[in-house]
Amino acid sequence: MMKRVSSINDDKKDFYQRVFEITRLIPKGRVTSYGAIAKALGATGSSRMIGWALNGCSKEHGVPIPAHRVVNRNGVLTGKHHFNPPSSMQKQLEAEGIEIKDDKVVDFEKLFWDPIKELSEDW
DNA sequence: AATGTGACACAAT
DNA sequence: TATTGTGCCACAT
Repeated sequence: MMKRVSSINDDKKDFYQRVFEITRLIPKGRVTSYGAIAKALGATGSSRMIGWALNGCSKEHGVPIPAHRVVNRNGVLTGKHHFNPPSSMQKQLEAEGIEIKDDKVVDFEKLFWDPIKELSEDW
Protein backbone atom coordinates (compact mmCIF):
# COMPACT_ATOMS: atom_id res chain seq x y z
CA MET A 1 0.00 0.00 0.00
CA MET A 2 1.11 3.51 -0.54
CA LYS A 3 2.45 4.98 2.58
CA ARG A 4 2.19 8.70 2.23
CA VAL A 5 5.50 10.09 1.08
CA SER A 6 6.49 13.36 2.61
CA SER A 7 7.02 14.85 -0.79
CA ILE A 8 3.74 13.90 -2.37
CA ASN A 9 0.70 14.72 -0.34
CA ASP A 10 -2.46 16.46 -1.40
CA ASP A 11 -3.79 17.08 2.06
CA LYS A 12 -4.34 20.77 2.53
CA LYS A 13 -3.42 20.38 6.13
CA ASP A 14 0.08 19.45 5.11
CA PHE A 15 0.33 22.59 3.07
CA TYR A 16 1.16 24.60 6.12
CA GLN A 17 3.48 21.89 7.35
CA ARG A 18 5.18 21.93 3.98
CA VAL A 19 5.70 25.64 4.18
CA PHE A 20 7.27 25.24 7.58
CA GLU A 21 9.57 22.53 6.30
CA ILE A 22 10.84 24.55 3.42
CA THR A 23 11.19 27.67 5.49
CA ARG A 24 13.19 25.65 7.95
CA LEU A 25 15.46 24.50 5.15
CA ILE A 26 16.48 28.00 4.22
CA PRO A 27 20.21 28.18 4.88
CA LYS A 28 21.48 30.77 7.29
CA GLY A 29 22.40 33.98 5.59
CA ARG A 30 20.05 33.27 2.69
CA VAL A 31 16.57 34.44 1.81
CA THR A 32 13.73 33.32 -0.40
CA SER A 33 10.44 34.65 -1.60
CA TYR A 34 6.83 33.66 -0.96
CA GLY A 35 6.30 32.96 -4.62
CA ALA A 36 9.28 30.62 -4.75
CA ILE A 37 7.95 28.60 -1.85
CA ALA A 38 4.47 28.53 -3.34
CA LYS A 39 5.90 27.31 -6.61
CA ALA A 40 7.95 24.68 -4.85
CA LEU A 41 4.75 23.40 -3.31
CA GLY A 42 3.03 23.34 -6.66
CA ALA A 43 0.77 26.17 -5.59
CA THR A 44 2.03 28.75 -8.03
CA GLY A 45 0.01 31.89 -7.74
CA SER A 46 -1.02 31.15 -4.18
CA SER A 47 1.86 33.00 -2.68
CA ARG A 48 -0.50 34.73 -0.30
CA MET A 49 -1.09 31.47 1.46
CA ILE A 50 2.55 31.32 2.40
CA GLY A 51 2.13 34.40 4.47
CA TRP A 52 -0.88 32.90 6.18
CA ALA A 53 1.05 29.76 6.93
CA LEU A 54 3.99 31.64 8.31
CA ASN A 55 1.62 33.71 10.36
CA GLY A 56 0.90 30.57 12.34
CA CYS A 57 4.55 29.69 12.60
CA SER A 58 4.88 31.96 15.57
CA LYS A 59 2.47 29.73 17.39
CA GLU A 60 4.38 26.62 16.41
CA HIS A 61 6.57 26.59 19.42
CA GLY A 62 9.18 23.88 19.70
CA VAL A 63 10.41 24.28 16.16
CA PRO A 64 12.14 27.53 15.30
CA ILE A 65 10.92 28.82 11.95
CA PRO A 66 13.22 31.39 10.35
CA ALA A 67 10.34 33.34 8.89
CA HIS A 68 12.55 36.39 8.75
CA ARG A 69 14.34 34.78 5.81
CA VAL A 70 11.19 34.95 3.74
CA VAL A 71 10.55 38.17 1.88
CA ASN A 72 8.58 39.14 -1.18
CA ARG A 73 9.90 38.78 -4.70
CA ASN A 74 11.18 42.32 -4.54
CA GLY A 75 13.36 41.55 -1.57
CA VAL A 76 11.31 43.81 0.65
CA LEU A 77 10.60 42.87 4.25
CA THR A 78 6.88 43.18 3.80
CA GLY A 79 6.08 41.02 6.78
CA LYS A 80 8.22 42.78 9.32
CA HIS A 81 5.11 44.22 10.91
CA HIS A 82 4.16 40.74 12.01
CA PHE A 83 7.25 40.35 14.11
CA ASN A 84 7.67 41.73 17.52
CA PRO A 85 9.17 44.04 17.53
CA PRO A 86 8.94 44.58 13.77
CA SER A 87 12.53 45.68 13.74
CA SER A 88 13.60 42.25 14.95
CA MET A 89 13.20 40.86 11.46
CA GLN A 90 15.83 43.14 10.03
CA LYS A 91 17.90 42.65 13.10
CA GLN A 92 17.92 38.90 12.74
CA LEU A 93 18.77 39.12 9.07
CA GLU A 94 21.65 41.43 9.79
CA ALA A 95 22.79 39.05 12.49
CA GLU A 96 23.16 36.43 9.77
CA GLY A 97 25.23 38.69 7.61
CA ILE A 98 22.44 39.96 5.40
CA GLU A 99 22.54 43.65 4.76
CA ILE A 100 19.28 45.55 4.82
CA LYS A 101 18.77 48.88 3.16
CA ASP A 102 15.47 50.69 3.43
CA ASP A 103 13.65 47.48 4.40
CA LYS A 104 15.11 45.77 1.36
CA VAL A 105 17.61 42.94 1.16
CA VAL A 106 20.86 44.10 -0.40
CA ASP A 107 22.01 41.80 -3.20
CA PHE A 108 18.73 39.98 -2.92
CA GLU A 109 19.28 38.10 -6.15
CA LYS A 110 22.65 36.98 -4.92
CA LEU A 111 21.34 35.84 -1.54
CA PHE A 112 18.19 34.36 -3.02
CA TRP A 113 17.74 30.70 -2.21
CA ASP A 114 15.52 28.83 -4.60
CA PRO A 115 13.70 25.94 -2.86
CA ILE A 116 12.97 24.22 -6.14
CA LYS A 117 16.59 24.13 -7.12
CA GLU A 118 17.59 22.66 -3.80
CA LEU A 119 14.69 20.28 -3.49
CA SER A 120 15.11 18.97 -7.02
CA GLU A 121 18.30 17.32 -5.84
CA ASP A 122 16.47 14.70 -3.79
CA TRP A 123 12.80 15.16 -4.51
C1' DA B 1 -23.60 31.81 3.11
C1' DA B 2 -21.52 35.97 1.45
C1' DT B 3 -18.15 39.47 1.78
C1' DG B 4 -13.77 41.44 3.07
C1' DT B 5 -9.02 41.04 4.22
C1' DG B 6 -4.20 39.53 3.62
C1' DA B 7 3.56 38.47 5.37
C1' DC B 8 2.20 38.15 -2.81
C1' DA B 9 2.86 38.00 -7.92
C1' DC B 10 2.04 39.27 -12.57
C1' DA B 11 0.00 41.86 -16.62
C1' DA B 12 -1.58 45.85 -18.28
C1' DT B 13 -1.55 50.87 -18.35
C1' DT C 1 9.66 53.08 -14.11
C1' DA C 2 5.64 53.47 -11.05
C1' DT C 3 0.81 52.57 -10.31
C1' DT C 4 -3.25 50.03 -10.76
C1' DG C 5 -6.07 46.07 -11.39
C1' DT C 6 -6.80 41.14 -11.20
C1' DG C 7 -5.93 36.30 -9.71
C1' DC C 8 -5.00 33.42 -6.16
C1' DC C 9 -6.83 30.61 -1.70
C1' DA C 10 -7.70 30.41 3.25
C1' DC C 11 -9.59 32.51 7.14
C1' DA C 12 -12.45 35.96 10.01
C1' DT C 13 -16.70 38.25 10.65
